[in-house]
Amino acid sequence: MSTQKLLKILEKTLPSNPASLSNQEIAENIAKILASAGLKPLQTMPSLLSHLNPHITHLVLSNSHVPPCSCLCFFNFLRRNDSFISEKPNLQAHVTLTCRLYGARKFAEMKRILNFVVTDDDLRYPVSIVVSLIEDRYNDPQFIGKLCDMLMRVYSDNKMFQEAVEVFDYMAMNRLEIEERSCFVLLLALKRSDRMEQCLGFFRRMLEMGVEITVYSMTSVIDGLCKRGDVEMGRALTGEMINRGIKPNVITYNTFVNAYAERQDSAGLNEILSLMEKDQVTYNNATYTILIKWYGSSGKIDEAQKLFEEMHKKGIEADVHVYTSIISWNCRLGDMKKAFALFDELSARGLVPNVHSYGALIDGVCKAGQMEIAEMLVNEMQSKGHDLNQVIFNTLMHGYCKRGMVDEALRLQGLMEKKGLETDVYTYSIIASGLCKLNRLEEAKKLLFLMVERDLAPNTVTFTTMIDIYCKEGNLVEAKRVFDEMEKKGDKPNTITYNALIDGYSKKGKMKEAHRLKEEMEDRGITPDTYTFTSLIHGTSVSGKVDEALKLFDDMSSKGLAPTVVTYTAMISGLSKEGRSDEAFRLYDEMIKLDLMPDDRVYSSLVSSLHDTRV
DNA sequence: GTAGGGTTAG
Repeated sequence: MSTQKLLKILEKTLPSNPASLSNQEIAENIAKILASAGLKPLQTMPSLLSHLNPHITHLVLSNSHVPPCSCLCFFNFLRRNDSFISEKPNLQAHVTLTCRLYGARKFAEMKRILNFVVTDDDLRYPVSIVVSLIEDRYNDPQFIGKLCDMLMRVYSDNKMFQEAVEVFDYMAMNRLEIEERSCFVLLLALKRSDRMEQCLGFFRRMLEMGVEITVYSMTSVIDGLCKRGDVEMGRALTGEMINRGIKPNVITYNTFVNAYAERQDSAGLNEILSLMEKDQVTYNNATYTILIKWYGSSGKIDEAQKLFEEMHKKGIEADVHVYTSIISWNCRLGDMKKAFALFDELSARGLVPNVHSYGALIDGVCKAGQMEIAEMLVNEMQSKGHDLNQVIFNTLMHGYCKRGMVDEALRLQGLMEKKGLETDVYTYSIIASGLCKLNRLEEAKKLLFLMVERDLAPNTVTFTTMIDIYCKEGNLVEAKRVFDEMEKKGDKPNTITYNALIDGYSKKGKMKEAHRLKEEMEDRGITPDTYTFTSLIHGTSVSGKVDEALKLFDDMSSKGLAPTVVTYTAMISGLSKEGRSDEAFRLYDEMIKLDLMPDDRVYSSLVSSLHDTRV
């Protein structure tokens, strides 16, 4: 456009007496400027907009001579420049623009504008107002449909679930066609926010209203139920949906396989697998990933490996998830050589290892105490473009703590914070227990207090670590107090939590209380393990009640729990103290046969037992 | 648009 022409418009826009211009005229002028020269003139001469009011804004935005893109620029400008332009776009302006964008099929932008509508404090109106304002002005059912769909998405994204449901209700009431895809977003958001009751309720409403359900919605709801532990309800829902003609697919089945694996229900798991076979649903990568974990977590690495090979034979190419899973389980079960071989194989097959794959391997070498190799892997990972994240940092810190190098872990924590990565519950628990192991109890406590100060919620692991610290200090009163606090907060104690307390009481010789705790945990369905028995045996044995300790020792074996070096040591030292040297030596032979390495304490006990008998 | 992979306590 020529400068002259533009000046002409500007003259009109800025008359000697602006008040003499009508809204209509001002809007026309702004529109002309926008259409011909864009935003620039308005930006450089904000006085052009000095008479702006909501009506003018609406007129400009709805002017069909102004292309939607220019409308958007204008709108963004008004939103941004609220310092010198008092006219911020109101609800109407948002709606008008939304409509223009719809016409131009600019859906992403449309969604962004609607996001302002539902999140801006100045714009928050009840759903009914928003929708009816739109409907009053634009009576295009297709547009209304699209808009409702987007509103449901935007409300769901912002966790404004009540509002999202209101949009649904509005659509139902006005007999607008409701697509499953719109509802799906809300179902997922509810599931992900742990609102399964609402999720299920909404799914029921969808069915009631005749929304055409597909396997997608069905599977999401089922997954939510399974994750909440309601596998049976999930199965029932599947049955109901089959009756309605919706068939579960491999993902639905995987959801159940995963749920049964998680609750260690092999009968349920096998039942699902045979249903899959009956339905001729073939396993995919996810199925194998879950099954590898299933076998791995029960120590059956050979079975896991067999499955992994089976999938190749069946012509299913393992993806990076499957590789990471099998690498991880080889690491956890101690076969680092195999883990590294698989890691090489992964790359050789043209797959790209990611942070998870490196994470599995790094954890493996960390647990084996090979921190030098861990550092090398980290370097390699970084050179491939994957930066360290929270999990990798935590893994490394755990590795260093395991080797007693807490100060190195603390250095990493500092580095982590400097990199802008958040230290989480894992970080604090790892370092606190590392400090605890070195008897740096004050520091460990301080760290956990700091964690709470930083508004990180302690979990069962954190509480257990705290209990352990107090027990090691001999402060059973505080230990018990933390235990009670944990229960009050709704965090369930587990075997390890009880063990920490029982060990605390046992070491103080308070065996009555220690035994009471063992009974309590059993009553609650929390199974005592080797550690529980070892603590009790130690306490009982050193307090001179060796026969009682021997009874516990037998109890333990009859429960299938293998005594450790520590258990034998406790037993042997108890027997030795009583001068029962024959029995002590018998246990010594037994532990040697079991390939358990006796430490110095065992020998000194045995020696002293001989000494005692001679006296 | 639904499922699956790496980190914590003795």
